[in-house]
Amino acid sequence: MNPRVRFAPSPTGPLHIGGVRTALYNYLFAKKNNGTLLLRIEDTDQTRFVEGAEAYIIEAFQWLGITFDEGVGIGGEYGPYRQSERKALYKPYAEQLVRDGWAYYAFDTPEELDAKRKEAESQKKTFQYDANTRSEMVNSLTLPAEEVKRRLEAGDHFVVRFKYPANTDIHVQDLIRGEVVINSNLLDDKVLYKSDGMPTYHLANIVDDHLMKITHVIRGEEWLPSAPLHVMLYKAFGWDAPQFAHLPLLLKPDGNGKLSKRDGDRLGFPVFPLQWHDPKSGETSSGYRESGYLPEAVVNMLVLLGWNPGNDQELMTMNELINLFSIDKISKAGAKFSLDKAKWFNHEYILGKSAAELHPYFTPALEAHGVHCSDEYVEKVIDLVKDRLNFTGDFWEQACYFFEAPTEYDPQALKKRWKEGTGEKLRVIDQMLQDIKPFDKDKAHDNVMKYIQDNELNMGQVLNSLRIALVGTARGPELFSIIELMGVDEVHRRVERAVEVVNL
RNA sequence: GGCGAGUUCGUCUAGUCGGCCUAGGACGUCAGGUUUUCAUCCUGAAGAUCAGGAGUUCGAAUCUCCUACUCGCUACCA
Repeated sequence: MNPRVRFAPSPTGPLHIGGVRTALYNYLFAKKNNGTLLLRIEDTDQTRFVEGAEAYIIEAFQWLGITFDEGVGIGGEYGPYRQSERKALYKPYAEQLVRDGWAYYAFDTPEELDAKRKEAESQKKTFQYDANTRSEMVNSLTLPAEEVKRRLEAGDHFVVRFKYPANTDIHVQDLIRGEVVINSNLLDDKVLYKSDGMPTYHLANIVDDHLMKITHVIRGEEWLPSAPLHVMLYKAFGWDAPQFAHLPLLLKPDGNGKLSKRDGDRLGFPVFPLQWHDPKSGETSSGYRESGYLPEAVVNMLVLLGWNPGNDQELMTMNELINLFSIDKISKAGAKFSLDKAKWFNHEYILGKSAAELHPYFTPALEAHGVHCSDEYVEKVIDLVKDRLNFTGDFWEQACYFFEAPTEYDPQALKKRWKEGTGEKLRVIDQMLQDIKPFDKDKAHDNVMKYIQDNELNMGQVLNSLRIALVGTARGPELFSIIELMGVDEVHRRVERAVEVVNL
């Protein structure tokens, strides 16, 4: 049977990069095994719904090249794929569990529960709604049947809680961690169905995974503690449970905590795939796309945080990843995100792209500076500067002088490279360049070298002063390539201006 | 507090059933080389007594036990 997996985010904000990795692993697993990946939106918490989050999630995956076979925005025969639209479907399942003795109605108010917890806390204990305490609470196990019926009919607020069997070892088979065992006495009676008529994650998740015929649940480690509940729910319903794989967490670069939105702001790297404007707070969080990352680089960087192909290969295309992916190569320990490594991946992917492929990434910067040059010229510039780029946003800084003459000259460079008589020498060289018709890069190089040698000049001084005149700084690609691309007319203008301005 | 999971260079990791590990690779760092310059690139180096301890064994990063630390969960959130 071909596997069916899902990615099931909650639309409570932008998609966290850890969630992206979870989705990526699901995607690779599905593709590798000829399976199906579906996107389900788990919006059962009406209070945390955030406008635009769902559209953001879909756009982010589009950008990353992670595609879904079924789900929100695509459709499929197991829809709807938004849990809020499946609301009516869950209640009968909750009732079924109550009928079968696997769950019960509880009428305790949040205030009462709070008071219980506070009371326990004051005695340095913790209150847990479980096999020991449920007999003292207000629920269908303690109330007479008529009273329960009366309350339900009167429309009293209630929740449905799972009723763990007493003192039972629950075994969870995890594809990554092996067998995890926990005794039911330690677990509390989780709410399955809320008083607002919505299921909690636990109920909705199990019901939907079953109805959608999910075969493998690949999700974050933060779900491991509730896996026993899920296993028990499958048992209670009499359904076959899917296989579980709990992924290691993505950790912050410093310290050991879970990577959070705040860490990104604090350490200067994105935690989200795309930029996000929070509609409520008005805050903006940076995204990988807007920070100049290539989606292939983000995917490649992310996939290696917790998985490896079993050899030394680090640069892999999506197709290679699909071929190489396997759950048993996923590591158990959390991985720290590294900005340096992310930067390196991006650099590698920029290097691997042609000028024509890179061009669209730089169009916004060119337009912002009012540049109108031929595609051919721009792409020649790209070829010359692309190995100096870590992010697509570095382009303008590295290439601006190809489009605009420098208006200022780096004082440090001038101090070192611009001496008495430099202007005159540059004028001589400029004239030599003008005289080469048609212009020939190699010839220009040879002539200038000859001039330097014949006059016993310092090569570094001469060439760097020319560079400063053309570029504005003592940096950049090979000088004669710059001259060739820029054209001797432009060289002439820049030399004249530099000689004038600097000699003042 | 309770429960669960994790623990190999600064970081990501290799290390399938104990011997080929005097622990390999990558990023980063440092040093050389290339470059008229900067960046790239190339070469090399430093860097983990495999969390600690005890045991099993001829032999353990790899098996067992104990300890420590870290993280996660502990909501009518997911």
